Amino acid sequence: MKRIYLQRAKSQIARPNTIRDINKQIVLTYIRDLAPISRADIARETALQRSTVSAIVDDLLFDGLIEEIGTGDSTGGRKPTLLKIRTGIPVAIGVDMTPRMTTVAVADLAGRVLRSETFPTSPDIDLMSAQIIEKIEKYVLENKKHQLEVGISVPGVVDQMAGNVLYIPYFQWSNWDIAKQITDQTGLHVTVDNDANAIALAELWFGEETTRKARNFIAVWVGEGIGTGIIFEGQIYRGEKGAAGEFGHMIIGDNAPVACSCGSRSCWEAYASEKSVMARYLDQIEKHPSTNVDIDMEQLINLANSGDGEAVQALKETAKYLAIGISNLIIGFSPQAIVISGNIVKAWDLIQNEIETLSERSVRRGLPHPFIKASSLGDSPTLMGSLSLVLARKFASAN
Amino acid sequence: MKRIYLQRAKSQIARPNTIRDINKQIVLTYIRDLAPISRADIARETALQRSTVSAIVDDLLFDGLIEEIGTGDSTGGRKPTLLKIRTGIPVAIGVDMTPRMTTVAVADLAGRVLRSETFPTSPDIDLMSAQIIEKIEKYVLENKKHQLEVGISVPGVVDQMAGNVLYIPYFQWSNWDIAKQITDQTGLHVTVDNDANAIALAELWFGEETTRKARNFIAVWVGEGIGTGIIFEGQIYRGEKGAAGEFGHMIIGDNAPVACSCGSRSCWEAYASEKSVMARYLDQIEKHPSTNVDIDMEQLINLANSGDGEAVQALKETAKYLAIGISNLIIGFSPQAIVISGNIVKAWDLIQNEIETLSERSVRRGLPHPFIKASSLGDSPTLMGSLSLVLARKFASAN
DNA sequence: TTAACATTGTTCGCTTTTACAACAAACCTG
DNA sequence: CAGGTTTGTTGTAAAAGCGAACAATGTTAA
Repeated sequence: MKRIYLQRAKSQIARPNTIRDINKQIVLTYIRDLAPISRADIARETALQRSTVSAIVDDLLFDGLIEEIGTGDSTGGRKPTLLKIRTGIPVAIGVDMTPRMTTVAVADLAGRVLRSETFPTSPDIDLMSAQIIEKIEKYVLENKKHQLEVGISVPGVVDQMAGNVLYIPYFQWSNWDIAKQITDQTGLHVTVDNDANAIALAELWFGEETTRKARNFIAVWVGEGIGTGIIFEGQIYRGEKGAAGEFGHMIIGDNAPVACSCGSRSCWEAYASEKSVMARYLDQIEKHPSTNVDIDMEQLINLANSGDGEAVQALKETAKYLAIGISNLIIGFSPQAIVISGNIVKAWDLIQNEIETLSERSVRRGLPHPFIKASSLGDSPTLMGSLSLVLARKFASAN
Repeated sequence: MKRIYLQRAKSQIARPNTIRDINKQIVLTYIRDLAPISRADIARETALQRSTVSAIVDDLLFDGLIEEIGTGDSTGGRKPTLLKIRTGIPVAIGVDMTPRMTTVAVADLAGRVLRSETFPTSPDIDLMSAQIIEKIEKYVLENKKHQLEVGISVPGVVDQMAGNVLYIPYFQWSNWDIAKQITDQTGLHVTVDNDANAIALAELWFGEETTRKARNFIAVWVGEGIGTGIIFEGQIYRGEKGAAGEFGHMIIGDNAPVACSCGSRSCWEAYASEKSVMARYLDQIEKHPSTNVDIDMEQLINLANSGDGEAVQALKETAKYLAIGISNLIIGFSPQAIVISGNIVKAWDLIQNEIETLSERSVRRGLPHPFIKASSLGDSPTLMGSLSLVLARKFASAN
């Protein structure tokens, strides 16, 4: 009944079923965005025929990607049957590895986390692999009948196509074949990506409406370093071998307060990452001996938010340099939005002004001003990112 | 016989004829790249069926986009009928406006210039419009029976979608509606774009093989200023309102030798454009009073190429900063290639080393090194660009 | 209460397009 | 010159969307 053309084209040839693949995608996106929505409404929105929409909806129901949720209000005729993305059923396992903590979570098609577990990240590469696989296997056992897939976000360089982690600077791991290990042990499909890319994808799937609707935007992830994820025409732009998005190492001067992870004092990362905030703060309190010396980033932000002068100063100074990088990105890309995430956005009120004022310069006469905003993804954007990796694939390969 | 679905979808819905549109595109591209090529070869390359290729080829022959050029050698059976892009017939009028000179040329589908005329660019906006339209009308009269289109490359900011020139810094022209004027006068379709974008497109269509086959690359145009054209997935990336590609105004420091066209001394353009070369040269000869003072960029390059120390020094110093910007682009995009054009590449031997050495830093461990090369487009890459604008459209809208 | 109208979702015949298979044309080789 | 090969064409089946007709299910006004 369902015919599949196996022959693989070298270029991306359109087959008779390509047309359905494309439209299925579009219908699914409308259901995601406008749920609850009826078949007739989808037809109006997409300019597809009602009959065509019905056929596609049948497919999607059969695939278990969407569900009917009763009827809506009549507008003078038969009541519409409302559709939405199928929720409550575990489909995605997200692995979110950060330098300190690692989280493994299960979520449904709407990205709602159903269960999750967190444990300290270990510098022992084999132990980490084992722990991750153990949690995954547990979830697999609990949800045997569901078609689970795994998404992993790591703080490092990833060859997304080959599914290989090339390098993790924080632990200096090279060629970590975690994807292969998981697949070998559990048989599940695994998607790995860099944390900044994962965050960008999470913003596209779970961010604010203006971000979700944007075709082109950049996610800036401020942590120990600075990562950038580029969304171009609604897709992650990875460049050759997935090496794109390392704008953190963009040269913006030559006298940064700390050295970058690459050793240079010229990189944006050296001017505007959390490390640079800390360096500026410590430099300040050396001049004005004060109480606290041994604090971490979160504490510094709390200090700043409660009015500590040195902390505020350090953040504002950093914001200036953050703005320079953002300004460069805006002028080069003219994106619809720049979304910033990381601890630093907890002090958004303190830094927003600096950032917006300084990036004004990059907006050319008569041209549109992109939204510059703090992420709305909460405390673990990378976890949402790891889940998005799976959802993006599930929704894309509704083959 | 040929059914056209007029109804316009809000999103990009696939219709039954969408499939043909896509495949037509692909076949056309193969003919362009591998000409002369037979139907059977195309079928093998694309994994389309021979019968399908035949049908598409008939379409393309009917549209006048390709032509048969006799038969090729047999390999043990019937001789193949060879196909190639139809040449010798004027289809594109390119208008290449630079600060000093403007060229209007007619070319065929292969981008071969059949006739061209050059005249000095005037700061009088109305005179320019009139002169351009006059030349175009002449070509139209000479080629009444052919379906001509116009492509324009201008040194400024363009809203490509609206077909409006927003701003030309060199003459401080705002909202120059040259496209509308041409269309009103001649009825021809007009595509306008920024010079850097035009160059990028020209590299994609007429550049070296490695560039043409690259999906992602960046063209860097060094002139009075610096422009960048971004090719993402085989298409010009324009960003919001066509404002992307202004990496020339990327901040890379704070002590440039000249002010940027935007007034800042922090922009890449202020560090690495022709203006900065001249400034460095003049600064040099002030210290060591020498013969020539009143020279232009071309003369300076000639001096350098014949061994003049100060000129060489000015170029090498500039190359260092050119490399910083290129390095930033590589680290952010991980493109397959960076192609540099402008007068400065005439001294390629002098600057290549500086550029390659310094941009090494941007290549991360184990990642691919992009080609960094001088443009192979000759003296008027922008003219080729203006023609490419038309050809890209012609080949894309083989509706 | 009932008849007229409105909206939703489905069914069916038509068109476009590709795949596949068979075939004719043209050519090579022993 | 007979058999094998390659090329290009023709004819049929399957996939998918369109458009019109229709059934199901509402609302509304007489």
